[in-house]
Amino acid sequence: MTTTQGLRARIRDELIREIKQVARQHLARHGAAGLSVRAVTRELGMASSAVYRYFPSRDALLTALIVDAYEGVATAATAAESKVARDDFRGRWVAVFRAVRGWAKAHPEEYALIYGSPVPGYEAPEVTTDPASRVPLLLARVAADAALGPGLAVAEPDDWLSEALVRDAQARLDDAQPISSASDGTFTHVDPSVALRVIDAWTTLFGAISFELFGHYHRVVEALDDYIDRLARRTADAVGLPST
Amino acid sequence: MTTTQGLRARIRDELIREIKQVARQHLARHGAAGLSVRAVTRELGMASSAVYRYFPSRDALLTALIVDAYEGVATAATAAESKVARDDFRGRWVAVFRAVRGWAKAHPEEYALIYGSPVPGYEAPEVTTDPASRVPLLLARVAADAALGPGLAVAEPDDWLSEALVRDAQARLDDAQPISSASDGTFTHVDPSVALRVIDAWTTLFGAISFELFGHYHRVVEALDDYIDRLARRTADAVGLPST
DNA sequence: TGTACATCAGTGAACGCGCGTTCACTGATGTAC
DNA sequence: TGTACATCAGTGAACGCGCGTTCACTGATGTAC
Repeated sequence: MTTTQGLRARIRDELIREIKQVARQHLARHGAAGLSVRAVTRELGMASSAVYRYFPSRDALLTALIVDAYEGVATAATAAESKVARDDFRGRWVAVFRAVRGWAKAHPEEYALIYGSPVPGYEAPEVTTDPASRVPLLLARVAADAALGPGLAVAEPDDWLSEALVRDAQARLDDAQPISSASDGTFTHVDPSVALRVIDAWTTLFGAISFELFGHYHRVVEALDDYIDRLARRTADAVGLPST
Repeated sequence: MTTTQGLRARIRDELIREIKQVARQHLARHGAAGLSVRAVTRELGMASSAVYRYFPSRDALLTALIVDAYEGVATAATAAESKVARDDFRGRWVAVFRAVRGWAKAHPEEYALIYGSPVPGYEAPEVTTDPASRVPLLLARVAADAALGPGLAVAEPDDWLSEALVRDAQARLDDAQPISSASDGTFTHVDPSVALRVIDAWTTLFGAISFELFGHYHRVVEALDDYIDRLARRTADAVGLPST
Protein backbone atom coordinates (compact mmCIF):
# COMPACT_ATOMS: atom_id res chain seq x y z
CA MET A 1 0.00 0.00 0.00
CA THR A 2 2.97 2.26 0.56
CA THR A 3 3.73 2.25 -3.15
CA THR A 4 0.37 3.73 -4.03
CA GLN A 5 1.04 6.79 -1.90
CA GLY A 6 2.54 9.94 -3.31
CA LEU A 7 6.14 10.92 -2.68
CA ARG A 8 5.17 13.47 -0.05
CA ALA A 9 3.10 10.92 1.87
CA ARG A 10 5.96 8.41 1.81
CA ILE A 11 8.45 10.93 3.13
CA ARG A 12 5.94 11.89 5.77
CA ASP A 13 5.52 8.29 6.96
CA GLU A 14 9.25 7.87 7.05
CA LEU A 15 9.69 10.95 9.24
CA ILE A 16 6.96 9.81 11.61
CA ARG A 17 8.87 6.55 11.89
CA GLU A 18 12.10 8.42 12.65
CA ILE A 19 10.51 10.67 15.25
CA LYS A 20 9.08 7.64 17.08
CA GLN A 21 12.41 5.85 16.80
CA VAL A 22 14.33 8.69 18.43
CA ALA A 23 11.57 9.20 20.99
CA ARG A 24 11.87 5.53 21.94
CA GLN A 25 15.56 5.99 22.63
CA HIS A 26 14.87 9.03 24.80
CA LEU A 27 12.26 7.03 26.69
CA ALA A 28 15.04 4.67 27.75
CA ARG A 29 17.21 7.43 29.15
CA HIS A 30 14.64 9.69 30.78
CA GLY A 31 11.45 7.73 31.22
CA ALA A 32 8.00 8.53 29.90
CA ALA A 33 7.55 11.59 32.10
CA GLY A 34 10.86 12.97 30.81
CA LEU A 35 10.15 12.44 27.14
CA SER A 36 10.92 15.82 25.60
CA VAL A 37 9.68 16.95 22.22
CA ARG A 38 12.49 19.48 22.06
CA ALA A 39 15.18 16.90 22.74
CA VAL A 40 13.79 14.60 20.07
CA THR A 41 13.65 17.29 17.40
CA ARG A 42 17.09 18.55 18.39
CA GLU A 43 18.50 15.10 17.74
CA LEU A 44 16.76 15.00 14.38
CA GLY A 45 18.20 18.39 13.48
CA MET A 46 14.87 20.08 13.04
CA ALA A 47 13.08 22.94 14.75
CA SER A 48 11.12 21.89 17.83
CA SER A 49 7.98 23.32 16.32
CA ALA A 50 8.24 21.03 13.29
CA VAL A 51 7.03 18.05 15.27
CA TYR A 52 3.56 19.61 15.39
CA ARG A 53 3.21 18.86 11.70
CA TYR A 54 3.26 15.17 12.65
CA PHE A 55 1.80 14.93 16.13
CA PRO A 56 -0.71 17.43 17.49
CA SER A 57 0.83 17.23 20.96
CA ARG A 58 3.32 15.45 23.16
CA ASP A 59 0.55 13.21 24.46
CA ALA A 60 -0.32 12.15 20.92
CA LEU A 61 3.31 11.11 20.42
CA LEU A 62 3.12 9.14 23.67
CA THR A 63 -0.05 7.42 22.50
CA ALA A 64 1.64 6.41 19.25
CA LEU A 65 4.56 4.95 21.21
CA ILE A 66 2.18 3.07 23.51
CA VAL A 67 0.23 1.57 20.61
CA ASP A 68 3.49 0.57 18.89
CA ALA A 69 4.71 -1.07 22.10
CA TYR A 70 1.54 -3.13 22.56
CA GLU A 71 1.69 -4.13 18.90
CA GLY A 72 5.37 -4.95 19.34
CA VAL A 73 4.93 -7.47 22.18
CA ALA A 74 1.84 -8.95 20.59
CA THR A 75 3.53 -9.39 17.22
CA ALA A 76 6.58 -11.03 18.80
CA ALA A 77 4.36 -13.37 20.80
CA THR A 78 2.18 -14.24 17.83
CA ALA A 79 5.20 -14.90 15.61
CA ALA A 80 6.78 -17.24 18.15
CA GLU A 81 3.52 -19.02 18.86
CA SER A 82 2.69 -19.56 15.20
CA LYS A 83 5.96 -21.47 14.66
CA VAL A 84 4.86 -24.25 17.00
CA ALA A 85 2.80 -27.20 15.78
CA ARG A 86 -0.90 -26.45 16.24
CA ASP A 87 -1.55 -29.52 18.35
CA ASP A 88 1.36 -28.83 20.72
CA PHE A 89 -0.66 -26.67 23.06
CA ARG A 90 1.92 -26.56 25.84
CA GLY A 91 4.59 -25.67 23.31
CA ARG A 92 2.51 -22.78 22.02
CA TRP A 93 1.81 -21.60 25.59
CA VAL A 94 5.46 -21.69 26.60
CA ALA A 95 6.42 -19.96 23.36
CA VAL A 96 4.15 -17.03 24.27
CA PHE A 97 5.69 -16.72 27.73
CA ARG A 98 9.23 -16.78 26.36
CA ALA A 99 8.51 -14.40 23.51
CA VAL A 100 6.83 -11.83 25.74
CA ARG A 101 9.73 -11.93 28.16
CA GLY A 102 12.26 -11.79 25.31
CA TRP A 103 10.58 -8.72 23.87
CA ALA A 104 10.41 -7.08 27.31
CA LYS A 105 14.11 -7.62 27.93
CA ALA A 106 14.95 -6.27 24.49
CA HIS A 107 12.69 -3.21 24.93
CA PRO A 108 12.66 -2.47 28.66
CA GLU A 109 11.70 1.18 28.25
CA GLU A 110 8.73 0.33 26.04
CA TYR A 111 7.73 -2.38 28.48
CA ALA A 112 7.83 0.09 31.37
CA LEU A 113 5.79 2.51 29.28
CA ILE A 114 2.87 0.09 28.96
CA TYR A 115 3.16 -2.10 32.07
CA GLY A 116 4.86 0.25 34.54
CA SER A 117 3.38 3.17 36.47
CA PRO A 118 0.88 5.22 34.49
CA VAL A 119 2.31 8.45 33.12
CA PRO A 120 0.94 11.25 35.36
CA GLY A 121 -1.49 13.50 33.58
CA TYR A 122 -1.78 11.14 30.64
CA GLU A 123 -5.07 9.41 29.97
CA ALA A 124 -4.84 6.40 27.68
CA PRO A 125 -7.28 6.83 24.78
CA GLU A 126 -9.52 4.06 23.40
CA VAL A 127 -7.13 3.16 20.56
CA THR A 128 -4.79 1.47 23.03
CA THR A 129 -7.28 -1.11 24.30
CA ASP A 130 -7.39 -3.38 21.25
CA PRO A 131 -3.61 -3.76 20.89
CA ALA A 132 -3.38 -4.25 24.66
CA SER A 133 -5.64 -7.27 24.59
CA ARG A 134 -3.76 -9.16 21.89
CA VAL A 135 -1.44 -11.10 24.23
CA PRO A 136 -4.14 -12.24 26.68
CA LEU A 137 -6.32 -13.18 23.70
CA LEU A 138 -3.46 -15.23 22.29
CA LEU A 139 -3.23 -17.21 25.52
CA ALA A 140 -6.98 -17.63 25.49
CA ARG A 141 -6.77 -18.86 21.89
CA VAL A 142 -4.33 -21.62 22.88
CA ALA A 143 -6.57 -22.69 25.75
CA ALA A 144 -9.65 -22.62 23.52
CA ASP A 145 -7.94 -24.72 20.85
CA ALA A 146 -6.91 -27.24 23.48
CA ALA A 147 -10.43 -27.29 24.87
CA LEU A 148 -11.73 -28.41 21.46
CA GLY A 149 -9.82 -31.65 21.80
CA PRO A 150 -10.36 -34.18 24.55
CA GLY A 151 -7.20 -33.04 26.33
CA LEU A 152 -8.22 -30.09 28.47
CA ALA A 153 -8.39 -31.30 32.03
CA VAL A 154 -11.41 -30.06 33.92
CA ALA A 155 -10.42 -27.56 36.59
CA GLU A 156 -10.38 -28.99 40.10
CA PRO A 157 -13.44 -28.14 42.18
CA ASP A 158 -11.51 -26.03 44.72
CA ASP A 159 -11.27 -23.07 42.36
CA TRP A 160 -12.65 -20.54 44.84
CA LEU A 161 -15.09 -19.10 42.33
CA SER A 162 -17.70 -16.55 43.25
CA GLU A 163 -20.80 -15.80 41.24
CA ALA A 164 -19.46 -12.37 40.33
CA LEU A 165 -16.21 -13.88 39.08
CA VAL A 166 -18.03 -16.42 36.92
CA ARG A 167 -20.06 -13.56 35.45
CA ASP A 168 -16.85 -11.64 34.69
CA ALA A 169 -15.28 -14.67 33.05
CA GLN A 170 -18.39 -15.41 30.98
CA ALA A 171 -18.53 -11.78 29.87
CA ARG A 172 -14.93 -11.98 28.65
CA LEU A 173 -15.73 -15.14 26.70
CA ASP A 174 -18.69 -13.33 25.12
CA ASP A 175 -16.48 -10.31 24.29
CA ALA A 176 -13.96 -12.55 22.59
CA GLN A 177 -16.62 -14.22 20.47
CA PRO A 178 -17.05 -11.58 17.74
CA ILE A 179 -13.28 -11.15 17.50
CA SER A 180 -12.69 -14.74 16.53
CA SER A 181 -14.17 -15.18 13.07
CA ALA A 182 -15.42 -18.58 11.95
CA SER A 183 -12.06 -19.58 10.51
CA ASP A 184 -10.37 -18.59 13.74
CA GLY A 185 -12.45 -20.81 15.99
CA THR A 186 -14.77 -19.77 18.77
CA PHE A 187 -14.80 -19.53 22.55
CA THR A 188 -18.30 -20.88 23.21
CA HIS A 189 -17.02 -24.22 24.43
CA VAL A 190 -14.63 -22.72 26.99
CA ASP A 191 -15.46 -22.98 30.68
CA PRO A 192 -15.49 -19.73 32.72
CA SER A 193 -13.16 -21.40 35.18
CA VAL A 194 -10.62 -21.92 32.39
CA ALA A 195 -11.02 -18.31 31.29
CA LEU A 196 -10.18 -17.19 34.82
CA ARG A 197 -7.11 -19.37 34.86
CA VAL A 198 -5.98 -17.77 31.62
CA ILE A 199 -6.34 -14.42 33.36
CA ASP A 200 -4.30 -15.81 36.27
CA ALA A 201 -1.58 -16.88 33.85
CA TRP A 202 -1.58 -13.51 32.12
CA THR A 203 -1.26 -11.82 35.53
CA THR A 204 1.57 -14.10 36.59
CA LEU A 205 3.44 -13.69 33.31
CA PHE A 206 3.49 -9.90 33.46
CA GLY A 207 3.93 -9.87 37.22
CA ALA A 208 7.08 -11.93 36.86
CA ILE A 209 8.45 -9.86 33.98
CA SER A 210 7.79 -6.63 35.88
CA PHE A 211 9.54 -8.03 38.95
CA GLU A 212 12.49 -9.05 36.81
CA LEU A 213 12.81 -5.80 34.89
CA PHE A 214 12.12 -3.55 37.86
CA GLY A 215 14.73 -5.31 39.99
CA HIS A 216 12.60 -7.14 42.54
CA TYR A 217 14.11 -10.55 41.79
CA HIS A 218 17.57 -9.19 42.49
CA ARG A 219 19.09 -11.51 45.08
CA VAL A 220 15.85 -13.53 45.07
CA VAL A 221 15.72 -15.53 41.85
CA GLU A 222 18.84 -15.69 39.71
CA ALA A 223 17.90 -18.52 37.32
CA LEU A 224 15.30 -16.41 35.59
CA ASP A 225 15.15 -18.38 32.34
CA ASP A 226 14.25 -21.46 34.35
CA TYR A 227 11.87 -19.58 36.55
CA ILE A 228 9.78 -18.12 33.73
CA ASP A 229 9.70 -21.51 32.00
CA ARG A 230 8.51 -23.03 35.23
CA LEU A 231 5.76 -20.43 35.60
CA ALA A 232 4.70 -21.10 32.01
CA ARG A 233 4.44 -24.82 32.74
CA ARG A 234 2.69 -24.39 36.07
CA THR A 235 0.11 -22.04 34.58
CA ALA A 236 -0.31 -24.48 31.68
CA ASP A 237 -1.01 -27.16 34.29
CA ALA A 238 -3.56 -24.90 35.95
CA VAL A 239 -5.34 -24.21 32.68
CA GLY A 240 -5.32 -27.94 32.01
CA LEU A 241 -3.31 -28.00 28.77
CA PRO A 242 -2.55 -31.60 27.83
CA SER A 243 1.05 -32.74 28.02
CA THR A 244 2.37 -33.70 24.63
CA MET B 1 12.94 7.90 72.66
CA THR B 2 11.56 11.12 71.24
CA THR B 3 11.22 12.58 74.72
CA THR B 4 14.94 12.24 75.41
CA GLN B 5 15.76 14.42 72.42
CA GLY B 6 16.23 18.14 72.72
CA LEU B 7 13.63 20.61 71.52
CA ARG B 8 15.57 21.41 68.36
CA ALA B 9 15.84 17.71 67.44
CA ARG B 10 12.12 17.19 67.97
CA ILE B 11 11.18 20.13 65.79
CA ARG B 12 13.61 18.84 63.22
CA ASP B 13 12.01 15.38 63.16
CA GLU B 14 8.61 16.97 62.86
CA LEU B 15 9.65 19.04 59.85
CA ILE B 16 11.18 16.01 58.15
CA ARG B 17 7.84 14.31 58.65
CA GLU B 18 6.00 17.27 57.13
CA ILE B 19 8.31 17.50 54.13
CA LYS B 20 7.80 13.82 53.40
CA GLN B 21 4.06 14.18 53.87
CA VAL B 22 3.76 17.00 51.36
CA ALA B 23 6.17 15.23 48.99
CA ARG B 24 3.93 12.16 49.12
CA GLN B 25 0.95 14.26 48.02
CA HIS B 26 2.94 15.71 45.13
CA LEU B 27 3.96 12.21 44.12
CA ALA B 28 0.29 11.46 43.55
CA ARG B 29 -0.23 14.39 41.25
CA HIS B 30 2.99 14.41 39.24
CA GLY B 31 4.64 11.04 39.66
CA ALA B 32 8.08 10.26 40.97
CA ALA B 33 9.89 11.85 38.03
CA GLY B 34 7.94 15.06 38.58
CA LEU B 35 8.57 15.32 42.31
CA SER B 36 9.79 18.88 42.73
CA VAL B 37 11.71 20.13 45.73
CA ARG B 38 10.65 23.66 44.92
CA ALA B 39 6.97 22.79 44.79
CA VAL B 40 7.18 20.98 48.12
CA THR B 41 8.92 23.85 49.90
CA ARG B 42 6.57 26.35 48.30
CA GLU B 43 3.62 24.50 49.82
CA LEU B 44 5.35 24.49 53.19
CA GLY B 45 5.96 28.23 52.94
CA MET B 46 9.71 27.97 53.15
CA ALA B 47 12.56 28.84 50.83
CA SER B 48 13.42 26.09 48.36
CA SER B 49 16.97 26.05 49.65
CA ALA B 50 15.81 25.21 53.17
CA VAL B 51 15.13 21.60 52.26
CA TYR B 52 18.87 21.03 51.99
CA ARG B 53 19.07 21.31 55.77
CA TYR B 54 17.03 18.09 55.90
CA PHE B 55 17.84 16.14 52.78
CA PRO B 56 21.18 16.44 50.97
CA SER B 57 19.48 16.10 47.59
CA ARG B 58 16.25 15.32 45.80
CA ASP B 59 17.33 11.71 45.44
CA ALA B 60 17.80 11.42 49.21
CA LEU B 61 14.24 12.62 49.67
CA LEU B 62 13.09 10.01 47.16
CA THR B 63 14.98 7.31 49.03
CA ALA B 64 13.29 8.30 52.28
CA LEU B 65 9.89 8.10 50.59
CA ILE B 66 10.73 4.69 49.13
CA VAL B 67 11.84 3.30 52.49
CA ASP B 68 8.70 4.70 54.16
CA ALA B 69 6.54 3.09 51.47
CA TYR B 70 8.11 -0.36 51.90
CA GLU B 71 7.76 -0.03 55.66
CA GLY B 72 4.19 1.12 55.16
CA VAL B 73 3.00 -1.94 53.23
CA ALA B 74 4.96 -4.28 55.43
CA THR B 75 3.58 -2.78 58.62
CA ALA B 76 0.01 -2.95 57.33
CA ALA B 77 0.50 -6.57 56.29
CA THR B 78 2.13 -7.56 59.58
CA ALA B 79 -0.57 -5.86 61.61
CA ALA B 80 -3.36 -7.64 59.73
CA GLU B 81 -1.60 -10.99 59.85
CA SER B 82 -0.88 -10.78 63.56
CA LYS B 83 -4.58 -10.44 64.35
CA VAL B 84 -5.32 -13.92 63.01
CA ALA B 85 -5.04 -17.02 65.22
CA ARG B 86 -1.53 -18.49 64.86
CA ASP B 87 -2.77 -21.90 63.78
CA ASP B 88 -5.08 -20.50 61.08
CA PHE B 89 -2.42 -20.50 58.39
CA ARG B 90 -4.78 -19.85 55.49
CA GLY B 91 -6.37 -17.01 57.43
CA ARG B 92 -2.98 -15.43 57.99
CA TRP B 93 -2.08 -15.87 54.32
CA VAL B 94 -5.30 -14.32 53.05
CA ALA B 95 -4.91 -11.48 55.57
CA VAL B 96 -1.55 -10.61 54.05
CA PHE B 97 -2.98 -10.54 50.53
CA ARG B 98 -5.90 -8.35 51.57
CA ALA B 99 -3.79 -5.99 53.65
CA VAL B 100 -1.21 -5.46 50.92
CA ARG B 101 -3.93 -4.71 48.40
CA GLY B 102 -5.73 -2.47 50.86
CA TRP B 103 -2.60 -0.48 51.49
CA ALA B 104 -1.89 -0.23 47.76
CA LYS B 105 -5.36 1.11 47.01
CA ALA B 106 -5.06 3.62 49.84
CA HIS B 107 -1.58 4.74 48.73
CA PRO B 108 -1.49 4.25 44.96
CA GLU B 109 1.26 6.78 44.39
CA GLU B 110 3.53 5.18 46.97
CA TYR B 111 2.74 1.78 45.51
CA ALA B 112 3.73 2.98 42.03
CA LEU B 113 6.90 4.46 43.51
CA ILE B 114 8.13 1.09 44.73
CA TYR B 115 6.46 -1.41 42.38
CA GLY B 116 6.06 0.66 39.21
CA SER B 117 8.66 1.65 36.67
CA PRO B 118 12.02 2.56 38.16
CA VAL B 119 12.63 6.31 38.41
CA PRO B 120 15.05 7.18 35.58
CA GLY B 121 18.46 8.24 36.82
CA TYR B 122 17.70 7.06 40.34
CA GLU B 123 19.63 4.13 41.75
CA ALA B 124 18.06 2.48 44.78
CA PRO B 125 20.60 2.38 47.62
CA GLU B 126 21.18 -0.61 49.92
CA VAL B 127 18.92 0.75 52.70
CA THR B 128 15.85 -0.11 50.64
CA THR B 129 16.50 -3.85 50.38
CA ASP B 130 15.65 -4.86 53.94
CA PRO B 131 12.28 -3.09 54.09
CA ALA B 132 11.50 -4.44 50.61
CA SER B 133 11.85 -8.03 51.75
CA ARG B 134 9.49 -7.78 54.71
CA VAL B 135 6.32 -8.78 52.84
CA PRO B 136 7.80 -11.83 51.07
CA LEU B 137 9.38 -12.86 54.37
CA LEU B 138 6.02 -12.59 56.06
CA LEU B 139 4.50 -14.96 53.52
CA ALA B 140 7.47 -17.29 54.00
CA ARG B 141 6.94 -17.12 57.75
CA VAL B 142 3.36 -18.34 57.42
CA ALA B 143 4.44 -21.20 55.17
CA ALA B 144 7.28 -22.11 57.54
CA ASP B 145 4.96 -22.12 60.55
CA ALA B 146 2.54 -24.36 58.68
CA ALA B 147 5.39 -26.66 57.66
CA LEU B 148 6.19 -27.25 61.35
CA GLY B 149 2.83 -28.93 61.79
CA PRO B 150 1.71 -32.03 59.94
CA GLY B 151 -0.52 -30.01 57.66
CA LEU B 152 1.71 -28.76 54.85
CA ALA B 153 0.92 -30.88 51.83
CA VAL B 154 3.98 -31.98 49.92
CA ALA B 155 4.22 -30.26 46.56
CA GLU B 156 3.16 -32.39 43.62
CA PRO B 157 6.04 -33.91 41.69
CA ASP B 158 5.31 -31.93 38.48
CA ASP B 159 6.82 -28.74 39.84
CA TRP B 160 9.10 -28.14 36.84
CA LEU B 161 12.14 -27.56 39.04
CA SER B 162 15.62 -27.16 37.64
CA GLU B 163 18.80 -27.61 39.63
CA ALA B 164 19.53 -23.89 39.37
CA LEU B 165 16.10 -23.02 40.74
CA VAL B 166 16.49 -25.39 43.67
CA ARG B 167 19.84 -23.76 44.41
CA ASP B 168 18.20 -20.31 44.32
CA ALA B 169 15.41 -21.43 46.62
CA GLN B 170 17.83 -23.06 49.05
CA ALA B 171 19.96 -19.91 49.10
CA ARG B 172 16.89 -17.82 50.01
CA LEU B 173 16.08 -20.22 52.85
CA ASP B 174 19.67 -19.87 54.09
CA ASP B 175 19.46 -16.06 53.84
CA ALA B 176 16.28 -16.03 55.89
CA GLN B 177 17.85 -18.16 58.60
CA PRO B 178 19.83 -15.49 60.50
CA ILE B 179 16.89 -13.08 60.27
CA SER B 180 14.56 -15.36 62.19
CA SER B 181 15.84 -15.50 65.73
CA ALA B 182 15.22 -18.54 67.90
CA SER B 183 11.95 -17.16 69.26
CA ASP B 184 10.79 -16.40 65.76
CA GLY B 185 11.22 -19.93 64.43
CA THR B 186 13.51 -21.12 61.67
CA PHE B 187 13.34 -22.06 58.01
CA THR B 188 15.55 -25.17 58.07
CA HIS B 189 12.61 -27.51 57.75
CA VAL B 190 11.16 -25.78 54.66
CA ASP B 191 11.40 -27.51 51.31
CA PRO B 192 12.96 -25.51 48.42
CA SER B 193 9.90 -26.33 46.36
CA VAL B 194 7.71 -24.63 48.96
CA ALA B 195 10.04 -21.62 49.00
CA LEU B 196 9.61 -21.30 45.24
CA ARG B 197 5.86 -21.44 45.57
CA VAL B 198 6.03 -18.64 48.10
CA ILE B 199 7.95 -16.64 45.51
CA ASP B 200 5.24 -17.52 42.97
CA ALA B 201 2.58 -16.26 45.34
CA TRP B 202 4.50 -13.06 46.03
CA THR B 203 4.82 -12.52 42.27
CA THR B 204 1.14 -13.17 41.67
CA LEU B 205 0.05 -10.91 44.51
CA PHE B 206 1.98 -7.89 43.29
CA GLY B 207 1.32 -8.73 39.65
CA ALA B 208 -2.40 -8.61 40.32
CA ILE B 209 -2.23 -5.41 42.35
CA SER B 210 -0.15 -3.71 39.67
CA PHE B 211 -2.62 -4.81 37.01
CA GLU B 212 -5.48 -3.46 39.10
CA LEU B 213 -3.87 -0.13 39.96
CA PHE B 214 -2.37 0.45 36.54
CA GLY B 215 -5.67 -0.19 34.80
CA HIS B 216 -5.06 -3.51 33.06
CA TYR B 217 -8.05 -5.24 34.64
CA HIS B 218 -10.34 -2.53 33.30
CA ARG B 219 -13.06 -4.35 31.37
CA VAL B 220 -11.38 -7.65 32.22
CA VAL B 221 -12.04 -8.40 35.87
CA GLU B 222 -14.57 -6.28 37.71
CA ALA B 223 -15.07 -8.34 40.88
CA LEU B 224 -11.61 -7.52 42.15
CA ASP B 225 -12.26 -8.24 45.82
CA ASP B 226 -13.27 -11.75 44.88
CA TYR B 227 -10.46 -12.14 42.42
CA ILE B 228 -7.68 -11.24 44.87
CA ASP B 229 -9.24 -13.49 47.50
CA ARG B 230 -9.32 -16.26 44.96
CA LEU B 231 -5.64 -15.75 44.09
CA ALA B 232 -4.80 -15.80 47.79
CA ARG B 233 -6.58 -19.12 48.19
CA ARG B 234 -5.16 -20.65 45.04
CA THR B 235 -1.61 -19.72 46.00
CA ALA B 236 -2.30 -21.04 49.50
CA ASP B 237 -3.33 -24.32 47.86
CA ALA B 238 -0.13 -24.32 45.82
CA VAL B 239 2.01 -23.76 48.90
CA GLY B 240 0.10 -26.54 50.62
CA LEU B 241 -1.36 -24.60 53.54
CA PRO B 242 -3.81 -26.83 55.44
CA SER B 243 -7.49 -25.91 55.27
CA THR B 244 -8.82 -24.99 58.69
C1' DT C 1 23.10 32.35 86.96
C1' DG C 2 25.71 34.89 83.27
C1' DT C 3 28.52 35.25 79.50
C1' DA C 4 31.10 33.90 75.04
C1' DC C 5 31.03 31.19 71.46
C1' DA C 6 29.64 27.48 68.32
C1' DT C 7 26.08 25.38 66.01
C1' DC C 8 22.10 25.30 63.47
C1' DA C 9 17.72 26.79 60.62
C1' DG C 10 16.26 29.42 57.28
C1' DT C 11 16.61 33.30 53.64
C1' DG C 12 16.71 35.17 49.05
C1' DA C 13 19.22 36.01 45.07
C1' DA C 14 21.54 33.89 41.52
C1' DC C 15 23.37 30.28 38.09
C1' DG C 16 22.39 27.76 34.14
C1' DC C 17 19.23 25.02 32.36
C1' DG C 18 15.12 22.87 29.84
C1' DC C 19 10.29 22.61 28.78
C1' DG C 20 5.47 22.58 25.46
C1' DT C 21 3.21 25.32 22.47
C1' DT C 22 1.97 29.35 19.35
C1' DC C 23 2.57 32.21 15.50
C1' DA C 24 3.64 34.63 11.31
C1' DC C 25 6.61 33.44 7.86
C1' DT C 26 9.16 31.31 3.64
C1' DG C 27 9.80 28.19 0.10
C1' DA C 28 8.91 23.91 -1.94
C1' DT C 29 5.70 20.40 -3.71
C1' DG C 30 1.35 18.92 -5.64
C1' DT C 31 -3.25 19.77 -8.30
C1' DA C 32 -6.71 21.55 -11.57
C1' DC C 33 -7.54 23.44 -15.67
C1' DT D 1 2.88 20.91 -21.58
C1' DG D 2 2.25 25.28 -18.98
C1' DT D 3 0.41 28.15 -15.72
C1' DA D 4 -2.11 29.69 -11.26
C1' DC D 5 -3.15 28.53 -7.04
C1' DA D 6 -3.62 25.74 -2.90
C1' DT D 7 -1.48 22.84 0.21
C1' DC D 8 2.08 21.41 2.95
C1' DA D 9 6.82 21.15 5.59
C1' DG D 10 9.72 23.44 8.13
C1' DT D 11 11.73 27.79 10.47
C1' DG D 12 13.01 30.69 14.29
C1' DA D 13 11.63 33.82 17.64
C1' DA D 14 8.87 34.35 21.45
C1' DC D 15 5.70 33.38 25.62
C1' DG D 16 5.58 31.99 30.20
C1' DC D 17 6.97 28.65 32.95
C1' DG D 18 9.56 25.53 36.29
C1' DC D 19 13.60 23.10 37.79
C1' DG D 20 17.95 21.52 41.38
C1' DT D 21 21.56 23.39 43.62
C1' DT D 22 24.96 26.89 45.53
C1' DC D 23 26.27 30.62 48.34
C1' DA D 24 26.98 34.35 51.52
C1' DC D 25 24.15 35.89 54.87
C1' DT D 26 21.18 36.75 59.36
C1' DG D 27 19.29 35.61 63.57
C1' DA D 28 17.97 32.29 66.85
C1' DT D 29 19.02 28.36 69.83
C1' DG D 30 22.07 25.43 72.46
C1' DT D 31 26.61 24.48 75.14
C1' DA D 32 30.71 25.05 78.10
C1' DC D 33 32.75 27.33 81.57
